[in-house]
This record gives sequence, structure tokens and C-alpha cells, in this order.
Amino acid sequence: MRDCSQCVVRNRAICAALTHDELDALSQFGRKQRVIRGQTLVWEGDDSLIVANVISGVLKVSMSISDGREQIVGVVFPGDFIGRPFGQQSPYSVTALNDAELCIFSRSNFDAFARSHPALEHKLLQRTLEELDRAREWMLLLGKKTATERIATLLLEMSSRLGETGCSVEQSELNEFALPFDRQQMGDVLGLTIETVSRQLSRLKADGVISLPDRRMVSIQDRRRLQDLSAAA
Amino acid sequence: MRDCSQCVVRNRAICAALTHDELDALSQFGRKQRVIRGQTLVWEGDDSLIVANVISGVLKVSMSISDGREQIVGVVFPGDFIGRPFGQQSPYSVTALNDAELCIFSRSNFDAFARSHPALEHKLLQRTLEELDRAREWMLLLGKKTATERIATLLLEMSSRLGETGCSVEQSELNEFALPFDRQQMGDVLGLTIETVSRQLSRLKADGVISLPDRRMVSIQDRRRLQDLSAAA
DNA sequence: TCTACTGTTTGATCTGAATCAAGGAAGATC
DNA sequence: GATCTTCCTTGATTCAGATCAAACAGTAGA
Repeated sequence: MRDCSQCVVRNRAICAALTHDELDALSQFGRKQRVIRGQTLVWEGDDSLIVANVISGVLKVSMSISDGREQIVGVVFPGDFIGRPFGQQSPYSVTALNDAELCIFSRSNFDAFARSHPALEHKLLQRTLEELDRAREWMLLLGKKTATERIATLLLEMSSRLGETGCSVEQSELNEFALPFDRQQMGDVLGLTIETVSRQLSRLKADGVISLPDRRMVSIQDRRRLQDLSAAA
Repeated sequence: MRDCSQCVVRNRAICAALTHDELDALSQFGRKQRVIRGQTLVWEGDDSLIVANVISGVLKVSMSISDGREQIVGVVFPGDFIGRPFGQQSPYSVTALNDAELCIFSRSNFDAFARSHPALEHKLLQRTLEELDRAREWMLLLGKKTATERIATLLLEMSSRLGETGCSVEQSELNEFALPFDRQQMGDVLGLTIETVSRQLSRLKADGVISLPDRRMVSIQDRRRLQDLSAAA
């Protein structure tokens, strides 16, 4: 892999912890790879063979029960890290929600490199702690929130995370954005059925809280109201 | 704090990553503290001032909504680490479920020490990755499992985690154990009400899958059946 | 332009778990 | 050993969201 210095997520990905020389060394093991929407990179239960940085696109992290019930347990954006380092198996699947570009490493190479580069491990630790915070926030949603609260929370979360340009402090909350999910996937994130998701969205629209320019697009008309509905802590 | 070498969780806690001398240095910042059942060490939203290792006892990690709804998002056992390192605020509360003994550090001291001791950070990273795996597993439970499946899963999880002696490989699955929860807390872990928890337990007992010697004690009579009911992946 | 297809919305009905409401059991306190 | 108090169980009823069932866009092909 050539020229990480030109990488669009150079400052957002965990690689930001590395010096130019270190980055050069790491890039020896890495390769850029495109994946298309719907493609699964890692399967739940399989050996954890690869890890990666997301350059572009959005991916889902999911777990399922043998009878087919599926829960989306994470959503991964450009600059984020995917895979399960330091573990034999991956407890979850990773699947592209959009066409995406990744910077892939073999897990064993990455593990070894990370162990000898504390600054990289430190970044990874911070990312993992943040991801854990988000997972726990979502446990509160799944365990205790109503359908309306869940939908409102998701819309605000998406508005916020899709707005992270990563360009330093510039953290805008988008009022209009394209969801990376179809209705079924929204349900799988929220622990709801497709019909309930659709009904809740219709109601928010009827109440003038949002508008829905097309299937994927959401436009927030009344953010204050959406926040009230989201039952934030 | 004196004499970590005698510590009962010496080999289980993240301190196991440290040499004798390093441990000595870390112990300068640490102090042993007893907390009684019900005592809250860290409050959700407050500045993250302390982190700790659990020496004995079980604690809950919880998040809540302003109207009082509460979700238990983690359960912490001897040898585990608590607190939110590398973060200004704690996004969750930590409360003792039993009388407990902790080895407490100021977060700022701990952060600084950890940053200069990669082996310690590595252990912490591994712990955090495991905790994230558990959190995601629980998201699947909260998003997709039925009441019966949730109860069965919790009983098996407790049987397993309470059985971790930490003495190397010896990992026994207990068939009889005392839950560290009352019924309300079981509900708060599982996203169920106290009545539903009670009814489900009564049914499992009536079906001969478990017996309930007293309020807290559970005895697994038919583990295979419990596993079938738990809807494991 | 017609047809097929895929994803979405809307309506009718059902149901699992919540809520409401008593009782009962096991400690604590006097 | 009687009386609280706290926690737990069980029953009756309700309800939010699931399930079942159609209709309704868009979009893609032919």
C-alpha cells in the first residue's frame, strides 16, 4: 500500500497515532480494498483473520440467533476501526451498508504491530472505550425506551455521526441526511419490526417533526421536539 | 497501599501485567476501600475521578433516563476493572450489589501511569474488548430475545461468571449459586419488569429446569434444557 | 407503456409482556 | 411473639408493538 499521507482518514483513523516512518512500516501489511453494498467481510463465529480501517462507506456490525433473528450491534463510519483484534474468533459479522473502501490488515500482523507500538494501542483503547460507551447507551435504548423514543434517538444519533467530518473540531449536526439503512435495518438496530419503524416515521412526519424527501433521506424540521421525544438522559 | 503480592486478585486483575517493581510504583497511588451494598461509587454524568480494581464483591454498571427508568449495562466481578479511564465524565453509575472491597486509584494518576506502561494498557484493552463483546451479546438479548430466553441466558451467564475462579484454567460452571441481584435488578439487567421475571422463574421451577432454594439461590436441575431455552447463537 | 419487482406504508387483529391489584413469606424491630 | 417492612408471587386486565394481510410507490426491464 502506498502513500498513507494522502489518505482521507489519515487524521481520523487510529493511524493518526503513528509517525511517518511507523506508518510506512504498518502500510507494508495493509492493502486497500473495495467492498460493495451487502458484502460481508467477517462472519460471526469465524476465525478473526482481518481487521481494517474504514476509508469510506458505512458498515454494520451484527449478531444473530440460529433461527435468523438479527440484531445490529454497531454501525461503523469512515475513520473507524473494524474487526476483533487480540481474539481467535469474531463474535459478530461485519457487512457493508454502502459501497465502501477499507484499509485491511491481517489480524496477526496487526496484533503484532500494535503490541510493539503503544501509541497505536492507546488510540485503539480509546476507540474501544468510546464504542463500549455507545453500546451501553444502546442497551438503555433497547431495554427501556419506547418505539417513538428509539426512532427519535436514532435520527439524532445519525444526524450527529454523519456530521462528524473529522476535520478537527468542526462537528456539525446535520439537519438533512441520507440514512445508510433501509427500514428493515432500522428495525434491526432498534429492536423493532419494519412496520413499527414505518408507522413511527409516518407519525413524526405527520406531526411536522421531520420530513422524508425520499426513502432514505431524512430532514429534521424540529430538532428541539425530536430531542424531547428521544428521552435523552 | 501495601503488599500487592498478597492480593487475592493479583493474577486476575490487570495488575498481572506488571512486574514487582512496577506494581510497587502503581500501589503508591492506590488505596484499598470497602463499600457496602447499595453504595454508589460513581454517578452517571459526574466527573470521572476514580477507577478501581474489584477485589471482592459484585457491582452493577447502570444508565438511566431522567424519569427514573434504569438499565443495568454491566456487572462487575472480582478481578474486573471499573471506571472510565481517559474520559472527562463517567457516562454511567457504578453501585455495589454486595459489600465489596476495591483497590481505588485517582483517574488522572491511573491514566498517566497506564500511558507509560504499555503492558498495563494492553491488558486494559483486552478487558475492554471483552466487555464490548459482552455488551453486544446483551444488545442481541435486549433487542431480540423473549422473556424466557432472557432469563435462561442470564442464569447460564451467572453460572459461568460466578464460576470463574480466575485460578488459571479452572473454569467451572456452577450448578448452584447465589444471584447478586434481587428481582428488580434482574429485571433491570434483562429489560423486563419484576413481575415478568418472577413469573418466568416460577415456570422454570414448575418445569423442573431449576429449583429456587431461597430468594437469591438458584440451582440448575437441567442445564441442557436451559441451554435450549436460552436461544444461544 | 405495460409488467414485474422490491421496498414501503397502512389497516386489522393478536399477543407477550406491562400494568394494576392483592396476597403471601421472610426477615427485621420492638 | 406480635407488628412492620421489604421483597416476592400470583391473578386480572390492558396495551404497545408484533403479526397478518393488502395496497401502494418507485424503479427496472421488456
